[in-house]
Amino acid sequence: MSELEKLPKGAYKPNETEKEILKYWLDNKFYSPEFTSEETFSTARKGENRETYTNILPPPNANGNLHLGHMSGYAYQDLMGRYQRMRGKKVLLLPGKDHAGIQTEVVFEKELEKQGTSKLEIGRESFYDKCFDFCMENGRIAREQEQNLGLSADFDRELFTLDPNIVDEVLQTFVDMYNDKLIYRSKRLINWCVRCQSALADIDTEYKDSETEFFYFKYGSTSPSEYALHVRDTYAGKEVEVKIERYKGMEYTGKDGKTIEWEFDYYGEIEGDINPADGKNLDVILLGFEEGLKPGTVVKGKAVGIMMRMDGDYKLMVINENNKDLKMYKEFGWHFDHFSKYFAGVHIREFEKQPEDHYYTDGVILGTVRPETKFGDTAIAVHPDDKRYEDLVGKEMEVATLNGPAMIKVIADESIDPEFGSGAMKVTPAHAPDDWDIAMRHPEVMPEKQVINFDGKLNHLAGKYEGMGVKEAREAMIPDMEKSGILVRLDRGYKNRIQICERCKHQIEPLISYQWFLDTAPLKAKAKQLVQNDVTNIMPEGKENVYLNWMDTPEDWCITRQLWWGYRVPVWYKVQPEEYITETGEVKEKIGDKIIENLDDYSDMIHVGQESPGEGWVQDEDVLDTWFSSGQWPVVTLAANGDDFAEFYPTQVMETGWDILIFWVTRMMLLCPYKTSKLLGKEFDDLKEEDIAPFKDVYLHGLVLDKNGSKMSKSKGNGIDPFEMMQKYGTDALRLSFIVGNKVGQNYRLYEEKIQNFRNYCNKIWNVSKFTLMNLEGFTALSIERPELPFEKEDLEMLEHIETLAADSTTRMESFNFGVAANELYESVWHTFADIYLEQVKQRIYTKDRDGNPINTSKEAQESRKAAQWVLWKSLDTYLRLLHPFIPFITERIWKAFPKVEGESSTLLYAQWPN
RNA sequence: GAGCAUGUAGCUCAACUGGCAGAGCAUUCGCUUGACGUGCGAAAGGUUAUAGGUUCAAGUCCUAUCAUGCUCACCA
Repeated sequence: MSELEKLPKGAYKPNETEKEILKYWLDNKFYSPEFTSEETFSTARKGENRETYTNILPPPNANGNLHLGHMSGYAYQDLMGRYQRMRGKKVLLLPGKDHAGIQTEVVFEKELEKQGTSKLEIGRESFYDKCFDFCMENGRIAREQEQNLGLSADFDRELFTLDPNIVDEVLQTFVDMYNDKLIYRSKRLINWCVRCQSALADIDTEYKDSETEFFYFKYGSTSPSEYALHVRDTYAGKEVEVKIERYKGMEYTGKDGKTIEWEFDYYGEIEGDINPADGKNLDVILLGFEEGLKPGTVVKGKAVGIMMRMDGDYKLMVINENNKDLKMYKEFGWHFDHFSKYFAGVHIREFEKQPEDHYYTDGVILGTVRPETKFGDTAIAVHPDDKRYEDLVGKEMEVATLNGPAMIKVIADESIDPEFGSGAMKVTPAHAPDDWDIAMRHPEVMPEKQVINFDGKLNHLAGKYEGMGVKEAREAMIPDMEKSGILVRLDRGYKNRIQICERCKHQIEPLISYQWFLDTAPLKAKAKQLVQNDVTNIMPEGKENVYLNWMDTPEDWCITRQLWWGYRVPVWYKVQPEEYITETGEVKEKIGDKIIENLDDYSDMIHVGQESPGEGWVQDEDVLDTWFSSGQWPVVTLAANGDDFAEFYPTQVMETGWDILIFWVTRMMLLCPYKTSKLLGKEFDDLKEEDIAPFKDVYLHGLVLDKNGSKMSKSKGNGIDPFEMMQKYGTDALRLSFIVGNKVGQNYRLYEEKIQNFRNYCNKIWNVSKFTLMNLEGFTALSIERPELPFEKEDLEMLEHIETLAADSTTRMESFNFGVAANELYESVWHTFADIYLEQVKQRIYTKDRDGNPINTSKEAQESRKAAQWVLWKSLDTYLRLLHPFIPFITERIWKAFPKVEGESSTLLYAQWPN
């Protein structure tokens, strides 16, 4: 009799037990799907054909320690795996580690800094090697921690994303996609992180609320316009138009004695109002304004006011009903900014309702938060239906800039919101995503003018601001613009959001650059379909919309990064391409002497393939986006290992945190079907959806929060160290604390008291088991079927309870209701079995009284005792099986000591799940 | 702007397809009963966010509102 066959006295001691049990599992290679047993009741019986169950585990980043989040994921993945093993499946939980491109590069750069060196100092090759070693060491520690958690993954199969086999597969995908014209090199607006010195995909950036200045510029026309003033708007449901011709008609003598002629050309219609000029129903109320009234008061039909610009200043002109003449009412010598708040533009407006300022002059006023990009403006865009600017569309106007006059085109585009600001927007294709999109629709506004360099500083196009950083330049420009009159207004405290680098939190600079892109449209269509057709099922259901929504967002995925850590792009050039900015601000690429004008220009200059085409060719300097490889992880891990792909793909479950649904799950759904079709050598569309979907179910667990519901983080210091908890309360207790009462996709709070409570629970199981085993003395009637014995009412109730419990548990497990399953087990063991049934049978099961005298000696009593014993045995047997996926260590330990029927699996891993 | 989730005892959370609102922690009282004080027994604690509706029956389904959190898009 080995030591393990007895349960030692005293409280449950997890640390020693876990060590023994872990060794037992690892030594016997139970985690391998290839494990088989001779035992009759083992679910891995030799020779039996078993269905596979595969879960490719999300590989943690190999640049740091595992945290609570990883551990909770493992708890779920492992419980599913253990459950499926007990259901008779051939289970593969495949572990891995991720090189985590940019993140690791940032982390390791800091590491080098600590060592007093830098990546530039040690060079690319050495950086790569050292970073590789760094990841290997982290990976080793992580593996140990995973094993200590009881994760029953096949560690012999563990892979790292930069393992040669994996690299081959991933790069081959790049090559295939290039040949299929899904991947292409192109010049586009990209997110540029000035600190990381790399392009980033949209998803690698996030937004931060910010307060900034909002600048209004006057793009006044210097070319003669037909009208001095031209206004359109609606008033009282009617369209109103006023044009005032320049230098014609009426006369006005200004203070300075100068005489200017003016004439009303036309002034609209408002029903019910009389035109004072001719008494007809034709009039316009421009401004309710009358001598003696406060500015801003609307007096309909009584007075007409027009604000106009004369002699470079703004004047208000008024008609009143008694005076048919237009006369100068008042001169406004002060700043536009000041009086515009009273008049809100020149046309009719209900001031209380719409206090927004609108400016109409013979030019255009527009707003921006980034005046420093003004040097890169190539157009002004307005909405096509916006009558205010109708006459300007298609024309080119001369505008004043800080670097002197410049010509600028006016275009009409549907994307412009006429309600926002003045309804006119400056178009800067090189420095704003929307502007780039507009430029793509209006080739006439190209080429771009890129005024910011990759180092984040303004270039030669910025004139005297050249060499300044973005912020610095903005500060410097404000007084200059004010002085020149270009800046007509400046609002502070404007709220917007700035785009920042997800990793280093530096502000993103949208720039134009030549990069490699992946056309996601066809892949997204497929990925969307797979979920819509329920081939892949996302849990919780609510997240399905998030997924579908994302699949509807068009994207040219920039997959190249200007980093050293990762997969080097499998592209070779005759000469390394060189990107530069021309005199006029155009971004161009040169390969040798050849300037790239369009995609075809590349054809004889580059070679796409894993191997160099020969002497003199140089490899692309860039590396691939880490999500490009992670997105293929479920396929390439299996493909990299012999027949695994054929046997274990597609997989059953993807278990991960909901926070990386968009980052990772979506990418896998994009890339895996494509890669699968390549591996099977068939066309994408010729394959059944079931065969290309990388997994059937996506289970997204919630995030672990602290006691107050906030995210755990190193900086807040509110994190719980999972390894300390395992040490203190046992691994099983920690695992339960991730599961019990938690729902899919729901964040949950974790704190020490909770874990402590589950430690208590494990101890309860321990004691219940000790009690049961010590009272099974002389018990030999081992049979799985209920024997003929004089069962009492309490026995039958217990048996019925345990049967219902088992059936319920199965339902819960099948429907991914792990939290409920664990909770019911908790209740049942503690309150039904321990508190009620055990107390009920005590008097029947004891063989001695308190004084040590024999009791229950009659034949009848003995039979009753046997009945109770069988129920105890059966109950504990069932509990151990049902509990095993949740708390593997303690259950396996008790199972060792538990009397089993002939041919029973000696390890609980392969014991049959009660049905 | 679009979408999702959540709101239940003092706190943290359960309640599968509608079917007697439950646990843990905390509180109060009582127990060294031969597995267990990391325990046992008992008590107290609720108009299930609000207002309507459907139903024999609503925490659960429908409508509206409020509050909190999140995601996506836009923000010139």
